[in-house]
Amino acid sequence: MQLSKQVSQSANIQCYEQLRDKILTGELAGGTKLVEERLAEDMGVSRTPIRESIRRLEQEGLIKNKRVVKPGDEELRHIFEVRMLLEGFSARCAANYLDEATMARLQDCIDRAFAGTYEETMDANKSFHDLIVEASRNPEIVKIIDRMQSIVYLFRKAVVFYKRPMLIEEHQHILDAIRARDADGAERLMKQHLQADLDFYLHLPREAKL
Amino acid sequence: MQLSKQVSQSANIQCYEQLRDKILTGELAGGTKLVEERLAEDMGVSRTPIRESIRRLEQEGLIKNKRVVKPGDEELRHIFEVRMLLEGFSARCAANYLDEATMARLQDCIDRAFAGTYEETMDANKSFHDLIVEASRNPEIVKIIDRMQSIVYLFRKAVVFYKRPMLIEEHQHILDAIRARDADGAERLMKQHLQADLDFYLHLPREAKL
DNA sequence: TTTAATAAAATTGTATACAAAAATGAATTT
DNA sequence: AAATTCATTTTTGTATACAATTTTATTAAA
Repeated sequence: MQLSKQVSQSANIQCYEQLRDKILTGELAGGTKLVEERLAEDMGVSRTPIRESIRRLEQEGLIKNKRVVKPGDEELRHIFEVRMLLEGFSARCAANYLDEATMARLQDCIDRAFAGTYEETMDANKSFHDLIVEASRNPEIVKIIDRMQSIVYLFRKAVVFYKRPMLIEEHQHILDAIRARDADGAERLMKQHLQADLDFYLHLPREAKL
Repeated sequence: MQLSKQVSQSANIQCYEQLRDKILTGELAGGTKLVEERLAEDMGVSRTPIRESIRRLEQEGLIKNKRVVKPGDEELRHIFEVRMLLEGFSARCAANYLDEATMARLQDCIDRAFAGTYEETMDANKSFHDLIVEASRNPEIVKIIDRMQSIVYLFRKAVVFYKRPMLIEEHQHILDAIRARDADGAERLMKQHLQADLDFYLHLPREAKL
């Protein structure tokens, strides 16, 4: 039995994560043209794992024909339309099926979001949504939401940083509806919540976006 | 997505299409383990374009850790849950916004499905759904549906081949609701239609599936 | 100055070689 | 026989070389 943790995963995955993070943190600004050879040199690997990373990030919508995507308002609107449908449905499922233990974990996300630092709040909010999506018990839905996660992350950062009012309270309302087994309410509140998120972001001054 | 498209330029895309078609036609049966080198030799290319094709087909759910996926009933149920949400929404949008010209094209799909051969009917039915999905005017939704297309194709083949009753009539009902600008009706009918498709398939004898 | 044509450079696509890892199978022990 | 070890083979991951293509720069013509 081996006790040592695998420190170095495959170059492939390392490149993917590194590249993704560079985009998410803004180190690679929107519009930047990605050149495989250059990235390979930067990360000390060959072009092969870089290519696969780029392909994957293209799938996720973070790269579009070799350029870092800076999602515009239109694209965000489209993504949120999908989120409202899928996460709304998931909230409904949660109200119908969710066990007490998971509800407690949802409450914990809310509490941590209230109490924590900026990063902790972002984390807790993400976990809240993830738990509800998983409540759909539909791996296809989980996969789709997961693919959009990178772009949503960029978005969430701005929304938390500029402290949208009532964000965490809305999470509480959703959980309350789930606890009350109010499926219609849970779905409606989740959709409203996402709509409010989007509206808040869209009204941010241009320089605050992404 | 259609089988045996016109010959494409890059080996990459050619491999992808060839491989996908081999899976869809059953030439590569579900469960088959795909070995890059062997496929490369078969298709007369190197492993490089093969790898990229496999990665893409993994994204589409047609390959899962190097094996051809034979989607089971559970997976189909999950996919149809997503389709009901997204295509239901699209039908709603169509009822709200769709122009006369596109409605005429939808009618044409229905007429062609009634009159045509087995292949023509499949094509027409696919076009009907595609047109409605596009009516959502949401590229994200189009992309998601498109990714699931390969698996849905396998499915559709069985449903048309075993002549599900009322299938085309249901398309007509949906179009009627769209024409009447009845958004709720259009969404409801679309969801029912997809549910009926799924139910029909799930009740097929085992040897008829896929 | 603008446009067209084309050469040069940069970049991506593909093939191939080699290394790492995983799977297979035979020999050994229990 | 079942499990364990270890060597062998197969398969995948990565690097590198080269070909094809695209982009950019340059020059010549309008």
